Parts: sequence; C-alpha cells; structure tokens
Amino acid sequence: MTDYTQPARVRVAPSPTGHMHLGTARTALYDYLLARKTGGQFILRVEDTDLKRTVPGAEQEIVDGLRWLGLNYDEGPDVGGPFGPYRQTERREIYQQHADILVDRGHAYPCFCTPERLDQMRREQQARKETLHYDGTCRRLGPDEAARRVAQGERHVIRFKMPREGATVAHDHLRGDISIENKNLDDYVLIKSDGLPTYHLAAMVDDHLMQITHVLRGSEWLGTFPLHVNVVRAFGWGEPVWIHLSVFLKPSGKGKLSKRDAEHAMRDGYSVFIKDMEDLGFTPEGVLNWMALMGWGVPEDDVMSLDQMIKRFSIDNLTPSPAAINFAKLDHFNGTHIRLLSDAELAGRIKPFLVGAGFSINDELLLKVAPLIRERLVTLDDCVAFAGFFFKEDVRPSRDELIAKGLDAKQSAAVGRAAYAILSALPDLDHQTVEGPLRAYVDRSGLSANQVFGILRVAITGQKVSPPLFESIAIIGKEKCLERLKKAIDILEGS
RNA sequence: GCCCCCAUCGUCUAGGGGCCCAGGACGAAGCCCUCUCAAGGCUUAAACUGGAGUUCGAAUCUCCAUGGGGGCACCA
Repeated sequence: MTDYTQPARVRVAPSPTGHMHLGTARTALYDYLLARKTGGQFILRVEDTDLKRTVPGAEQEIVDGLRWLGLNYDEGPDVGGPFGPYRQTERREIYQQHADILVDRGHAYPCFCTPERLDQMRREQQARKETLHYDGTCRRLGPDEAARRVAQGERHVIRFKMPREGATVAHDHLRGDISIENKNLDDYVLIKSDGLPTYHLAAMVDDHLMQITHVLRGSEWLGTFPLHVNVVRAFGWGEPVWIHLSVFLKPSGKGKLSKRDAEHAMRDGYSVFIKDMEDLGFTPEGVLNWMALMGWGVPEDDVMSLDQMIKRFSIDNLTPSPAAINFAKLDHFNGTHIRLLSDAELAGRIKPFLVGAGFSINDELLLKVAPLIRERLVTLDDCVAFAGFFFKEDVRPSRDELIAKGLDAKQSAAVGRAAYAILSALPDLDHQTVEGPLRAYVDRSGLSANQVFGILRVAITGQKVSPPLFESIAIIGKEKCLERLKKAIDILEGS
C-alpha cells in the first residue's frame, strides 16, 4: 500500500510536437490527483529538445488544454517555480554538465560515428538478421584520444556505456520487477550532435533535480526503462516510484490510435485531442471523469468530480493493461455531468453555442430555458437543436409535420383553432393555467394527448422533438404562441 | 527477427486463495413513467483465453501455450 502522507512531486512532461491528446491529458490527471491528494506539487515540464519536430503553438495548446480541464499546475514554464527553467531547451548547460560527469566516471563516452556509418552498420546487421545495435566502435576508443578529438571540435554525440554483462532489474509500481539481460540494451545517445540531450538523459536529470517522487509515463517507455534506471544509478541518485501507464487503443481495440482513427473520430463528433473537446460540446467534468476511468477502476459510484477523484485516487488501483477508447462512454459521462450543473452554470455554458448559431441571447430567457433542456443534452451544442426556437422571431413548421398521426390537414387545423380559442381566452400563459384547459380539450375531442399536443408542439416550436410543451408555451409567451398557432392554422388550411 | 509488457461480460473495470454458480458502469434488449425527445426506475442477456501444476479449496499463486499490445533512432 502506498503512503499518501508524504507530499508527492509529480510532473507531466509533454513534447510540443503536435496536438495534446488523451494520453497526455490522462497522465496529467493522475499526476494532478496524486499531487493534490498528498499536498504535493504538480509540475508542467516542456520537453522540447527535438528542434526538428517542435511545432509552434503546441506548447500553448498544452497550457490551454490543462487549464480548460482545470488541471492547474504549481510549477511550469509560464508560472515559474523554484526548480526552473521548465523548458528543456533552456537547460542545455545542465545536461551538458551532467553528461560530463558521466564521461568522467566512465559511464559515458563521446562517439564520432557519422549517421551514414551508423546507417550502413544497421543495414549490414539487418542483412545478417542480427539485433540492431551500436557496434561499440567509439566505446573502444581510449579516453585520451576521445578527449583530444572532442577538444579539436570534431562533431560527436555522447553515448551511455551500458553494462554488457549481467542483467538489470527495474521496479515498476504496477508490474513489479522487470528484468532484462544487459546485452539486449544498447549504448544509447545521451547528447546529440547539436548539443541537446535526448529524453534518456534530460528526463532523468530533470526528474532528479526537480525532486520528482513519482514518474508517471506511458508504457511505450517500458522498453528503455532499464536504460533509464541504469542512467540514474550511474549518477548515484535515488529512484522515483516508476509507474508506466497503459496505452490507449483505438475503439476497436486493435492497435493504438493512428492519425486515421483521429480523423474518423472527428467525423463522428468525437476527438482524441483535448483542443477539440470544448467546441464539440464536451465539458471538462465529463472528459475528466471519462479519462480517469480508463486505466483506473472504482468498485461503484463512478460519477466523480475532480475533488471526489482526489479523495478516492490511488496509484495502487491503476491498471497495467491497454484500454480501448469508448466514445459512447464519453457521451454518458458528459450528459451526466451536464445534469449536475445548476441553471445558471448551464446557461453560461450553452450560451456560446447559441450565439455561435447566430441567435441573440436574452440572459433572463436563457436562464428559464436551461432547466428545460438539461436532461436532454448529451453535449452542450445539442442546445441549439433543442432550444433554438426559443430565440427565433418565428418558426417555420412543415405542413407534413403539423398533421397529426391519424388525422388529415383539416382535422389538424381544427385542433389548432380549438387550442387558439383556449389560449387566447386565458389571461396569461403558464404551466398551471395552460395544462388544465388543454387536457380538458383532449378529453372532449376524443383525440389522444399525443395527437393534440403533437400538433401544438410543431406549431409552436417548429419541431417534432422539443422540451415539454406547457413549459415551452409559458416561456414563449401568449402573444408569440398565438401568432405561431395562427400561422400553423394558415399552413394547414392553405392549399 | 529480437526484447519487454499485458490477459475477467462487446467495451471500461471490481476482485489479491474460501465472502464469486464473479460485482459496478457504458452499450444492447424489455417493461414502467410519459405531450415528443430525453432523464429516471425496474428487469434481462453478457466474462474469469487454454492446459498443466501448488492447495482441502484457484478468477486470484507458479509454469507453459495462445492471443493482444508496446519497443528495437543523434524522436519523445
């Protein structure tokens, strides 16, 4: 069992190389939960050492995404902190110094092999069906010669000198000891020829210097996990708790998400990118709840707010197996959290979608509409379809839809006229005053409630599916309702 | 090809030797409620990958097989 009385320092360390996706967001969530649960710190560190792949705006997207989700970090490139800088390109010298330490101690060495030679080497190994490996040419160089060539400015990288004998045992919190023969590990590059570190050095150095206690990362790092442990041990540092989170699989469960899957999701109104979630009408609460439960299980009561997750979270309950993404469940959690919103909160959240649809919004009216559509929304943008008619000057019901099942146009028009007479006789229209007389009419007419209210619904809302009729009538008001009814009767009676 | 990891309903999962002829959630089906659509309530179908062991007893421990996933860069 894990001790949650010691403050944990955890970090999410994305590379600004593309859109922030679910995997990164879920790691950030677990980081955040652990930090908040223990009273520790949650840190954002930007791993931007691959200049070729860095894309402008990607870092901002990460910052925006975390903020939208409500996963506020205590230290990061834009907020600072006592262990900065938090952008790896700004920590160049630190990595260089640490690489030097390793070289001095004989745990690393300069390598002068050119990419061309390395390519050739790999091709030959492949032809011989050997495991791809650095062949150790520069590992065999004497330290004096190596130092001389470095001093002369010869282009080189720094490689880690992996032990060749024995095995490395690394401990993952979810999987236990992971053992690998050292001969299966390679002399990985620590510092590239551009002077910037690779992940293998940078992340280890930063995690140590930033006093990270728990490293949560994707299981794609499992392969190089023993290497990382060796690097840390070469420095003589203590190890954090290592937690390798499972990857997300495409909805079919066959393989991990590809660019194609991302596009496919978009066509269905879903996304694997956090930046899209807001526009698609998803709420941070829903997305968070959904992500949390892919890789973490609770026995019951799985609808949780962030605070509730903090209370219940434990790294001991994380699951090591891959999880297929299930968008239907995102819909479910989103709708569930929408239903938990107050009228005012919901009104505020749906307003941008209505405005975006071209409606001018009266806030007082919106506040009355919110409770009527709340349990009908799966995503926030559904409000346009459900409530747009409240904000229209007039509606355009179709003649076909105005005709009730089992009736013809003339009979339907008669229903309209009867309703018109009833409503115009009432001093004002609210739920109580409207329902009684209309139901009495249903009884008198010998028609079904479905038929009568169906006609009125289409006449007044312009659509076959709408929020409850009486409440809608009350909100729209007598004048407009009668107007719309009149128009519907005209449509029905016209040729 | 080599290395590593994983394995409970279709999906996400609970489970840590007897509380399990396996619990919850999504999805599906049915019923109830009902002015439409939802929401809500109730109900049903649906799983321990296989084989050996250990044990009085295995979904739980071990081994093997199978299946799935990840990785084998001067990317992270």
